[in-house]
Formats: sequence, structure tokens, C-alpha cells
Amino acid sequence: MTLNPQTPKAYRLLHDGILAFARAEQQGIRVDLDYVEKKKIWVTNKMDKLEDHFKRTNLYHHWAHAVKGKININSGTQLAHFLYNVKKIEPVKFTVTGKGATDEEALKQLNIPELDILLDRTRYKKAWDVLNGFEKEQVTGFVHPFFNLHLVRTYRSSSDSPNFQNIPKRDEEIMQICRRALVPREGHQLVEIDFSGLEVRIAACYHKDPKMLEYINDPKSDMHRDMAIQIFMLDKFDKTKHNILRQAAKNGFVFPEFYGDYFGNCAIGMAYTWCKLPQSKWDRGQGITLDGDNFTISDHLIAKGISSLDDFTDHIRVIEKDFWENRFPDYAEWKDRWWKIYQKYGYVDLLTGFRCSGVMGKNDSINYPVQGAAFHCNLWTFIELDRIMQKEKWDTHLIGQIHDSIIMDVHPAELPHVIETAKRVAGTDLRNAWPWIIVPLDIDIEYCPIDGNWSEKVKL
DNA sequence: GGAACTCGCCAC
DNA sequence: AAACGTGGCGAGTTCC
Repeated sequence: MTLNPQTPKAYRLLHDGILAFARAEQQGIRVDLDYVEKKKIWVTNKMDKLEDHFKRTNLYHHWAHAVKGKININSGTQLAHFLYNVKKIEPVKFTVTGKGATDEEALKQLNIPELDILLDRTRYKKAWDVLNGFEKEQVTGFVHPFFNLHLVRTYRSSSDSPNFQNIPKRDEEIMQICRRALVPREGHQLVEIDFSGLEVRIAACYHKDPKMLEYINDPKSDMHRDMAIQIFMLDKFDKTKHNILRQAAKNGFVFPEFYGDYFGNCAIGMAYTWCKLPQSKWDRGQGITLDGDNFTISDHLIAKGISSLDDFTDHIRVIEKDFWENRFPDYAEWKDRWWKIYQKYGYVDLLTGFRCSGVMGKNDSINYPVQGAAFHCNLWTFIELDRIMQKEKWDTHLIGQIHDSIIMDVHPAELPHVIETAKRVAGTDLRNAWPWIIVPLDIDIEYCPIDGNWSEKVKL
């Protein structure tokens, strides 16, 4: 892609950003090499046991026979051929090239217990790959991930060698295995600051939808809670019992809708990923259990008259229509307007002074400027903290960044000052520098114990 | 023997 | 009518 800053200030942001990132790259992140070495063996053992278990199944022997002994359990291609051509199972999911898929979602739905062993092994293999990456890239006990500003078409950053922006987090066990490897310098602690709801807030700077601004400005309001109530037809929202449904609404409906997805995919995603419900007709007792109740999500939905994925999809269709027509009409209008601008001029401009051009679809023309400008808020904050860190000669260092967050290796005595500074830079200075930010911005802080590791991160 | 591709999976 | 944005990386596979 071609970098396309339209103003000296925009150019300057990248120039200063590269220099600040270079300092973080040079600093690096400390790795517990003893741990990595031992844990890789442990993970290998785990994988071997699962492999042995799988090798004792009939499915394995059929597969081995089908490929004349040249079986490779790491090969999705081979598995697809065996399942869909040899065994003639009808795929429930297809890849972009139209072949039967063998990812987790596809295999789970085949209801073949033997395949669960294979899927479990894949989890550990992922962990092994991450640990191996740290080991391969470390130099005298430190990894030095690169943070690139010239590779992403939305003007976000990328990271490599190792990629510091995709270390497992969601799967608790795999997260623990991987993040335990990253530690602070002696006597220090790892701290992460992250912007709350950054992309949603920056999007609001473009479309200025009053309902969205209300959600952002009123700390008592909660868009995801409201959507959970609507989607799952809750009479009363219980913070602990229904938190999983709030997560489902947020990550399965609200965010995909903002990215340009539609109700069909959202319904499938929410039913499968979050509620653990099958694609067929739902029976009572299926799916996740609502915390503190002897009551599953299917019990609840069936009682509300929704007893299959088809019913649920119809339901989400209505909610989508309401979402864009009644809840966020100005946001919806902005999306159409922005797409028309792209169609007329062939480019869209970011609020931060950059231009996106080239062939784009509607979703791109809406997503790129939001993603880019949101990241630039994080970049500006990174640059400013880096500048202050040098000027005040902190024994605290910026060591990484993940789109809307900054990771630091902090001297404990400096922690209060670092937090205070970060809150001021992100919450006040940034808005003063960029008056187009018409929404409040704030950061959440997470920290690890002194001499702890990155898996021990907790909210302040 | 390496480049290019596909697939799957991790993050935001 | 059609239908999810941005990356990196490993492994397997195919092509030249």
C-alpha cells in the first residue's frame, strides 16, 4: 500500500511514531527462558498423549487406510479429503474456495467424538507455536517484536518477529501457558493501558449519532446490555447471570454489525459460539447454562417462542432493522453518505489527515477511516508517553502496543506517576491536540505483580 | 528447492 | 440482492 498523509502533521505522526516504536523495539520484552524450555516439553507431552489417544480410534485407522499409511494429523487438506470424499460426509461449512471446511466450528458440528481429541490437540499445538516463536526470536532473553506503520491499508500497525499483537487470551489455559513466558525486568512489573471502546467512540466523531453519543457520554447507560436484553428477550438484566449474554450481544451482534455484517451471520455466530446451540431444531436443556440457574439458554429461548436457528435468525433480522432504523439512524445515514463520497471521489479521508484510496467496497469505505483514526489516537498517546519518558528519565519503558493499548515495563515506584501521566495524555492532552475528538476518551489500567508475568494481569 | 497459495487460528 | 474490517504465522500443498 501507499502511505498517503495529506498534511505535514499527518506525516509527522508517522515519522515520530516510527522513532517511538524503534525505541520500544530496541528495549524489547523479557522472556523467561527456563520456563519456555520446560513448558515446551510439557506441551509436547500433552500433544503426544492426545495423539496416542487419537491413534487408538477407529476413525484414525480408517483415515490411515484411506491415505495408504501416509497419514498426517496436522493436515487439514487430508482430513477434508477423508471426511468429505472418502467417508462422504456432507460438510456443514465451506471454505472461501468452496471446499468442505475443517476448522473447529465445522468439525464440532459433525458430532464425531474422535475429532474432539484432534481439536484439543490443536489448542496445545497453538501454544507450542507461540512459545517456540518466543524462543526462536529471543536474543539474550529478550524478544524484540517489530511494530510496523507502513503495511496496513487502514493505517493501523502490524507486528512481527514475533507478532506481539495476537498472543492467545480467550482460551484461559492456552493464555496462561503463553503469557507466563513474558516477564518484566528485574524488580519491575508489566502494565497495560487500554482505551475503552475506542473504535466505537471514534466512529461517533464521524457520524455524530445522538443516541450513540448518549451511550458514550452517560456512564450509567450500556449499549451491549440493552442489546442483550432485546436479543435474548430478558425481562430483567442480571449482571452476573446474564453477563455471558451481554458478551454474546457485544461480540456476536453489535461489533459485527458495525463492521458491516448482517443478521444471518450474526444469528449463526451467537447461537453457535456463544450459546453453544446446534443449527437444527433446539430441544430443552441444550446450550449454555445461565449462571446460578438450572436453566439453559434453549429452555429460555423456547419459552419465548424461539426453538430453532431459523426462528432465531428471523428474530435477529427484525432486531437489525430496528438497530439501524430506530436506534442509530444517523449512524446508518452516515454509512450511506460515506460510501457515496467514496464512489464519487475514489477516496475517503481520515480525521487524522490521511487518505484511503484504491478499490474499496462499502464496508471498507466505512471501516478504514474508523480503524485508522482510532489507532492514531493510540499512536499519538504512545509518542507523547515516549517523549515524556525520555524527558523525565523514567526507569519505566514502553515495550509494545496492540492497536488500542500500550504495554509498559514499569518501575514500581514510578507506577502512580506513570498512570497519572497516561490518564492525562490519553484523556486530556490528546483531545486538546485533536479538537475533532468530540467524545470523552479514557483508559483502563491492568497490571501484573512485581516480578510477576503477563498471565497474571489484573484490572486496577 | 523455493515461491505462491490455501487453510486455520490468534489478536484487535 | 447481498452480506465481516485489519493483520501475522505455521503447516501443508502445489507449481515451476
